[in-house]
Amino acid sequence: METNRVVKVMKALSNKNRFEIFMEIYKTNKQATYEDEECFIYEFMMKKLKIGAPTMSHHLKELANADLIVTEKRGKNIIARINEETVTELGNLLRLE
Amino acid sequence: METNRVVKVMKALSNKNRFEIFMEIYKTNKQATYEDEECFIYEFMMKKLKIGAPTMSHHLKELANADLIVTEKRGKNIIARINEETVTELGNLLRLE
DNA sequence: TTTACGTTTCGATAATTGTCGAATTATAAA
DNA sequence: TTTATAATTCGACAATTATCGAAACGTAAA
Repeated sequence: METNRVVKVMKALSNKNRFEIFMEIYKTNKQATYEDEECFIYEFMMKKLKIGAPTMSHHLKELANADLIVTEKRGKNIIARINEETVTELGNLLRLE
Repeated sequence: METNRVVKVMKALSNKNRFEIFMEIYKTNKQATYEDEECFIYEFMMKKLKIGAPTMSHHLKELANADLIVTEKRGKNIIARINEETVTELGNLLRLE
């Protein structure tokens, strides 16, 4: 993975709220979609984190922009899933042979 | 690894110059010290990165503070080595089973 | 014990980033 | 087709961070 890309991914995970969003997405779905909990992501923000909808939107965009997650609009809601490829790539990089 | 700690590590690696310093330390020594190239770290900065000594000092402190490297004063110079433990821990975390 | 050099600290500044409220867009339900 | 709700965009602001020059510090060599 090229330097600029690694740094971008690290930056995406270097904010606590964003990291928690990422982990929540991971916990709630392992490569699957939210299915019956489609609204989840934004609900999560309202409950656990103290951030508003615009901030949430911003964070999701950053995570998606770093290819850490993939988002999709389903009806009025957003569903998200982890992009395992990026996570694996990053994991390999840290396994500094 | 606890959330605040992960985020701190990510933050330490989320700046390009700092990441390159980290990688250079890794490349030049794998758990060993700089030995005959003790001045290396700061020389590296002068050559490859376009940053001054104060900035370099700051970056090294951040990396050390995140437990990603260990620094040691040897004479007038600073030697650094990777803290494999942290790197491994982070690698494991990304291996989101 | 001076001097020279590598490193750090300090204070300042510019750039980046996290956050918000208000307005806008998109979609689904009434 | 109006209305309600979910999400995004926009503009602004506060907080954080990367960087520097100048000054201070520590150590080794002269």
